[in-house]
Amino acid sequence: MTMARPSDTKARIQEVARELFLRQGVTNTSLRQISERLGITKPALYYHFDSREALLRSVIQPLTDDLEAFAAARRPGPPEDLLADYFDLAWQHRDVLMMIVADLSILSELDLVGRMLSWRETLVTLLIGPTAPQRARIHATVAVGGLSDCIVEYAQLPAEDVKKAAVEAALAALHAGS
Amino acid sequence: MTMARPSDTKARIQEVARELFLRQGVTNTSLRQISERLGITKPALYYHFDSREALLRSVIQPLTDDLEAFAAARRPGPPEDLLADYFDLAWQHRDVLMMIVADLSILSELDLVGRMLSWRETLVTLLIGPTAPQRARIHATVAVGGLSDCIVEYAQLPAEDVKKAAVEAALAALHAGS
DNA sequence: GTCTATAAAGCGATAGAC
DNA sequence: GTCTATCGCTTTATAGAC
Repeated sequence: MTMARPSDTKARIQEVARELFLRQGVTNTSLRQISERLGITKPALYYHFDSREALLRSVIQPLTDDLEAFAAARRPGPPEDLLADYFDLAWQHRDVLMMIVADLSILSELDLVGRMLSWRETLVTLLIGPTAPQRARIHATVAVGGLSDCIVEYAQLPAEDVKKAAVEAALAALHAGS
Repeated sequence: MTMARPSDTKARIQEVARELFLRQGVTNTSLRQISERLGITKPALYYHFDSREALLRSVIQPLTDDLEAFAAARRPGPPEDLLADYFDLAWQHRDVLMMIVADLSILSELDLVGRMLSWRETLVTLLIGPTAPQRARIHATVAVGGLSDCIVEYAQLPAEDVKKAAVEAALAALHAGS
């Protein structure tokens, strides 16, 4: 039978996929599991997505789109603003972010390694400038890496509490010994 | 034909496995690939290891053993000593560490999630004490998380350079705003 | 200790009916 | 839009010869 709003199924597939990808890893989640959870059969998925990879890509896209926009639009400014805005972006997409962190091999699978490194590079350059010495780069890595870890580790806590403490610690790491 | 030192093969299997696990991910590495690289057949692996999981476990064990010993033997002390010693331990096992970070799903596969969280908990408690408020815990997470990120990101650089800058940034994060 | 051969299962994907 | 049926492939693992 035909559903009232056909494209609802597509969104429900993405929902279930995101949940299973997050809970048990992308590599360990099969199309059969996704379809069974939805009460449909595996081939039915192929009406909505060309391939398993296309489904995965569509789940990640909201994050990559926002990262792309962030890296493109950002101008140098106070580090605390940069770190705070980056925190907000990452916090908003923390589910997808945890999904990726738990299974980094999907980045190479989707040819996203280069873009990810480039975004991180952009953020670090905005924080410490293009000519900073290696020591400052390492400080920035502790700052950005530690901030990201907090998003994954404290995903269940109130955003504002985590943000305040994490950003102030990241700022301190950034300016360590100066 | 029989080899001169039979148990050499076991060590060579572990070497090749560690290299392939690191380069292309644990989940994406099959026993067929490992055996082909060694010039033997897949069933031959089963003479040396009971299962694929046993092989993976044996590759990770040097790290888990050292972490266990670290958590068991450590007493509270200056944070900079704790962070420096933790850096040394992690740096020594950075290959296996990168392997795990690239594919965190193996932690649950090997039922290691609980132990990993427990080690991290031990380290954080050694750093800030058992009764510290949430804000201090988040600072410690930035410190420990950022430090770990540096080991993975700067694995190719001289250990002493990375250690000095990473530990001083982690220390600053730990004491942020105090 | 290593081989050939094979079992048993799961995967992504497609064909074609309805 | 969803179904049944199936193809082609890969995986872990075992049996038994040498």
